[in-house]
Amino acid sequence: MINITFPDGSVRQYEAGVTGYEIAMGISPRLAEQVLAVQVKYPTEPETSRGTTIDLTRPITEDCAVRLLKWEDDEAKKVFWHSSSHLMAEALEALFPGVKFGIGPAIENGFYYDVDMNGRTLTDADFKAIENKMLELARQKQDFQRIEVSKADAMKYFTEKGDPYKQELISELEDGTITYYTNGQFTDLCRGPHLKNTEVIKAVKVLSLAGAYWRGDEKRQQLTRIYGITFPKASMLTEYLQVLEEAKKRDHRKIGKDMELFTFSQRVGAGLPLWLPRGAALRNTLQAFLSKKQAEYGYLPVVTPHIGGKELYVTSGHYAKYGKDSFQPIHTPQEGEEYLLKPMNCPHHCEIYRSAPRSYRDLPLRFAEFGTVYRYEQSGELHGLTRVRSFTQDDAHIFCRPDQVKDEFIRVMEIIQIIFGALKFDNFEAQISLRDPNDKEKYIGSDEVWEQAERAIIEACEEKGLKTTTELGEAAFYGPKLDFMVKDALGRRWQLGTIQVDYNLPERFQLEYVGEDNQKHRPVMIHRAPFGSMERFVAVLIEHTAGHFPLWLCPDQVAILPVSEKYNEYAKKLLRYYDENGVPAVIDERNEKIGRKIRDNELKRIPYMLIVGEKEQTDGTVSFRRQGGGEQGVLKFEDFANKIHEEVRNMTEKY
RNA sequence: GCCGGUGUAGCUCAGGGGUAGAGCGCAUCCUUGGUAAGGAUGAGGUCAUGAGUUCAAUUCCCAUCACCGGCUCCA
Repeated sequence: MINITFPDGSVRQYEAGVTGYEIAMGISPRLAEQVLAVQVKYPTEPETSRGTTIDLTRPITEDCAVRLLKWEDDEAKKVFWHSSSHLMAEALEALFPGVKFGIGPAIENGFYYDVDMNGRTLTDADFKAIENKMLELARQKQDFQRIEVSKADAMKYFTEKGDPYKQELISELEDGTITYYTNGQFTDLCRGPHLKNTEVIKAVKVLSLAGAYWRGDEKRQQLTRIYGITFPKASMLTEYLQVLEEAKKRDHRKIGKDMELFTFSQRVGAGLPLWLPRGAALRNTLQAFLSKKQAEYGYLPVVTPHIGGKELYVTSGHYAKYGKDSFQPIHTPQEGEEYLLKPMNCPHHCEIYRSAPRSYRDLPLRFAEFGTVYRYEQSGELHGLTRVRSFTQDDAHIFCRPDQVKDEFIRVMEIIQIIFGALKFDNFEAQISLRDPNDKEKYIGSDEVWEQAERAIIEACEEKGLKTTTELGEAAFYGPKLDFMVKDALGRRWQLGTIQVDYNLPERFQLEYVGEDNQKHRPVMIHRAPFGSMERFVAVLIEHTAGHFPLWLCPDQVAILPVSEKYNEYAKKLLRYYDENGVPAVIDERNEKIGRKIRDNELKRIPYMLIVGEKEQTDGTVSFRRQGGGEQGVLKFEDFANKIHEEVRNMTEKY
């Protein structure tokens, strides 16, 4: 007999070899229907471990804690989708004999399978057939059978089947650890775990196709990646597709067009955004807000050109590393000089540092610039405002003594927290990127210097109580960094703010300061950008707010709606007054009824609407409504301006 | 850059070998209104670009460009 502990702390005895399914059945048959997998945790496992998810049909032979996993548990969804990928593979094999398989994991939403279609091209016209076949096979109630095999047998099976990808995977596995899972006619090399049976898969959708390099290596075979998602209930699929549709409505590219914030032109070029007046207003407001904070934090604005001589980038090392993979040099017609579009502002700022001898008393020096940079991105990489070829960084470089790194780091984190706080970004992730300890060759700089910088970042995060994840091997080649990541409407993760410690450029540019000891010393450089870039930040801001910006950021804060044309003059007088008093307003003078004007302006996401008719004209007032909130009251038109000012102040000054 | 898809009016989209359509928007007129869609009339398109097949191409084929979903990349 063995002791099984349940999540509520209760302990029950079972025969050794009992399965998760039997345990569930013992509690209630209804539960057994809902349980998809089981999680076991042995007493020897550390406190922090969540245990291991296993098949419902695997025998449990020792004392352990058990969690029965239902659809609501993320681990169960993973199992469900992983099994669905096998089901899809089975369907593909039935429909397209000879297809070869790469890997087919579960992902955050659904699953994919990478396949070699053997020369055949798959298109979305094939989706329906795949879905139908999957449903047909699922209804056959196929059991997933786990089989342990020897390496030799596994190799033999996939050699005979003619699947080189599986052979490659097997060759890297250790004998004695290899398992198959079989469902119906399909057998796959797989560690599991899987569902007990395919019958719980009730709704199936093949979502999209993509090319994907075998093992993520662009030099190797490109496979066809088929994305899909499945659910235990048809209604869940409908709901999921609706959520996807809703998310598309928040897409910054769509809203940016709707709200006339930015556009692109084929003639200007791919990935080169054009900011329209409203977008430029929004962007300027953000920049003004940050500039003010930076002034408070001792930053010194500088301005540098958009190009720099080739030697500048040879010195910085960027030419050697990125020269060929970047926009190519610009040549002067007569002197044969070479210039590069600047891909970053740091080298220019280094030269500013060099423009005068520096004393330890001068440090830290913080040079700030909204610097527009140009980077060649592969054409397939461009994406709305989030991945572009020209963008403006809210850049600054801090030159400080080594002992000031941590303090400066903390001060930068404060600015980032102010920005994110003012904009109500609370669901960001902070990621510390450190060196790959097994591949130190990739990085510039000594061990000592790296360790010092990495420690400074980790300690600074601890002191500010920031929750972080740590990624080894994600550091830049010149130093460790802290990135702030935010998700867009479709759950794609984008890096926004960044702080990077750099020991490399000061070395390359031979930057110096005279210390207390009257000796020359090398400063440390910190790159930082709280927004990251104006483009990407605005994009993510749009998706977070669905275009309903906080009042202080709105390009148009107020729409003035005259009840009839008779009051257009009064409306225009208000418009002039608000213009002169810093309240951005627009007027709707169309020959339409007031109900119509309200409706149209509600849809434009303008926060306040002012209704003006005979009464208001006589009294010098406005009747105002809040977007989405209906009528609010009546105020003298001057008082309304004050109200807006106060509201804006409340939103920005506490930070 | 690679794989798959898309490109028709300002926007959303329908159509299809014989030189184009809807709704919304816009303009003009009627109406002059009180808190989420009043009515009528009208103007807008080299059907992304370039070659090809054809008596005839916006439609079919090819290439290019841009965009969309991924992969790889991201100083």
